[in-house]
Amino acid sequence: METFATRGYHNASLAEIAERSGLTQAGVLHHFRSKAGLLTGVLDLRDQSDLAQLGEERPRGLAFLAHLVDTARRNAEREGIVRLYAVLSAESVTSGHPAQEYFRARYAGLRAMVVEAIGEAADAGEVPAGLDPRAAASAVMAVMDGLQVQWLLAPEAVDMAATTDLVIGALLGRPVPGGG
Amino acid sequence: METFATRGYHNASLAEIAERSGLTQAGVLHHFRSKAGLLTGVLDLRDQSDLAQLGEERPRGLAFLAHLVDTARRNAEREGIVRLYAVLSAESVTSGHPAQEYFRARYAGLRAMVVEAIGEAADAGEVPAGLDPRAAASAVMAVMDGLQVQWLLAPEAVDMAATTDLVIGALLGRPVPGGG
DNA sequence: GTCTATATTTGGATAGAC
DNA sequence: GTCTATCCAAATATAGAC
Repeated sequence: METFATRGYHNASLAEIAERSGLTQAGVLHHFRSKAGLLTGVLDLRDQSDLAQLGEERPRGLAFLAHLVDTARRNAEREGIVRLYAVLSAESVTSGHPAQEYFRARYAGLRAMVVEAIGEAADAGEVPAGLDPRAAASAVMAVMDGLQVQWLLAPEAVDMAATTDLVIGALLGRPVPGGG
Repeated sequence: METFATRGYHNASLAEIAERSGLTQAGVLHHFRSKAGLLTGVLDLRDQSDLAQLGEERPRGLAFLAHLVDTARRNAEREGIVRLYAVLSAESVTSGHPAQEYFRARYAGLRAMVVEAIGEAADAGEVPAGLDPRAAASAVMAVMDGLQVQWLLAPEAVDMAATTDLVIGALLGRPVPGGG
């Protein structure tokens, strides 16, 4: 994980991964049939410990959106994870990238969850009437992703949690804090 | 540009770039002292034809934010450019990446421009009183960047211009279209 | 300014011993 | 399950002819 996060997929070498694992390069390839297989293994492992694992027991409605802000807050303490996903998700759009299908599915699944949560909030009358749930869902996800890149390049210039909260609040028509 | 956009920096090869340029690999390196030099050359060239070139003659206040929406709209017709920046900006956060300083400066400059535009709009009374200009600026940039990755992976699932407009409008307190 | 030729390094992957 | 040894391909970069 750390090597893919720090180097990206293509610039990561099995030699470095092996060294950090206390193995030889051949030893690593005994457990994964290829470098691409290792990457998907890393991504599958990661999946077991975060958002995608929420599944059917996720918070509902506004609580889910609040959970996204919490995730952004926790992410500020987990630079490695943030870097891994920020680098690999963008790299995955290059031709023939082994994680392309993974991220396509991840975004589709995540978008569906956010759309559903917004729909739940709308049913409870907590969302402006004309809001397009799909556009809003894409927007929330995009803000979180985009903030990560900015934050990785200049951590002191960006507050991921506060900014995510600002956008979600604005989309929901929440009055600006301290403002009119 | 096309090769770096399609492959990313590390996975792009001078051989491919040379072939697409009608040169040999040595011929390419006659004009650029290294692969890294070629990348910065591409980025500098690109800069002459878009946002960063706006400089002091940019639109002011809300007109600048409207210009960002226009940029998102035009980007939907320029997949190559979108891919180039989406891939390289994220890749640039990896250690030792040759475009890291370029993107750090680009984001800082862009953020300053958006902050200024929001300040102008605020002076004109067109912005909610409590809005944090720096957070809002980061948010707008982040939305645009994040949407690009989603759009590259699933173009039919994302409307970059409409979603950018949605977020800007929400931050400015504009009523939702068709809504209450 | 472009080429051929080549140096040099590094990459992923495989075979087979232990 | 881990190793050594090796293969083969590809990479960037340089030297020097034309």
